[in-house]
Amino acid sequence: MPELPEVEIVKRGLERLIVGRVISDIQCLDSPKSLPVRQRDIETRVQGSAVRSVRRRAKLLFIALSSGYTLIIHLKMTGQVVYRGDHSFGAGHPNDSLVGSLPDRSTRVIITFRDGSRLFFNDQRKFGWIKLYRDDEIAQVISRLGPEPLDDSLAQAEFIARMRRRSGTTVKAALLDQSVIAGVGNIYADESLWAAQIHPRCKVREITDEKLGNLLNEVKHVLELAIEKGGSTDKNYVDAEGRRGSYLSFARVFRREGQPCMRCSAMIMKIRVAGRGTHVCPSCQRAIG
DNA sequence: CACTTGACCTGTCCGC
DNA sequence: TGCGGACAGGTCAAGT
Repeated sequence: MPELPEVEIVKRGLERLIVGRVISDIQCLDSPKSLPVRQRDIETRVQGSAVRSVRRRAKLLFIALSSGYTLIIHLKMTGQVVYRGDHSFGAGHPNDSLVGSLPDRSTRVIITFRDGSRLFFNDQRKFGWIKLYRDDEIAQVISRLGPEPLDDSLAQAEFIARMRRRSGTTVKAALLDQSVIAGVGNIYADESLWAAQIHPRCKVREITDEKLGNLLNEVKHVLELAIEKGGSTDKNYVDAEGRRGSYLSFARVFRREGQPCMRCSAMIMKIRVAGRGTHVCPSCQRAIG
């Protein structure tokens, strides 16, 4: 579930909470996937190094260390990265928090800082991961990603050209393709397509340049609104302090099947497109763009 | 090659 | 109440 807005919120929180702190220990509690076997010596490589910066690219989180290494985190569907300072263990966390005392049974990795505060990586479904890379390996990791949708330097023409590379597939599959545009997932794909009045099953080749250009604008608007609302929390997602996001109460199609369309009052339907549950207004999102 | 489907996991919900 | 199965969705390997 964490898509671009959720990862961006976590990044902003971590930037404020952990930059400058020195790592004293990193523990992997379970799941070799969270810390791959080839990185068994990860502890010696991060111990004693300071957090230099926290960045985001697509749905990836980068924690750059003073040692010349960077921890890269992917939250996949149910990942959480939650920081707890000295005085917030156990009960007594903020009342809008979704997580209780930590570690809990979904905790996979604990990073302890020299000042005693800790960073918890939780992941109920174990799809997410944390890996340590040398700084000079990072370019390779992100080499296949498309442009950031919120980057002002992304021209409409480039977005259209990239979408056209997937002209034979559905517009929803193209939007979800991280090499076309980076950071859009299932929730914001549905929301953006509703806003642009494009049916998710529409083939890219059937859509005019004008409609595709408009789609990029709607992707930007949706992502910006989602960031403003702290992201979407369905079951698991929380920010770096354990707080939920509120975007879903502003969503216009996602999880609104059976309810009236906010634009034309027709009933929102749930269908399957690109192998995903997909929410659409069959009346005002026409099949042909 | 272009595109689609299944696997990876676990918690939850629904029907019998 | 218990149990099997479907479902949730990001990504990549495998299949068509």
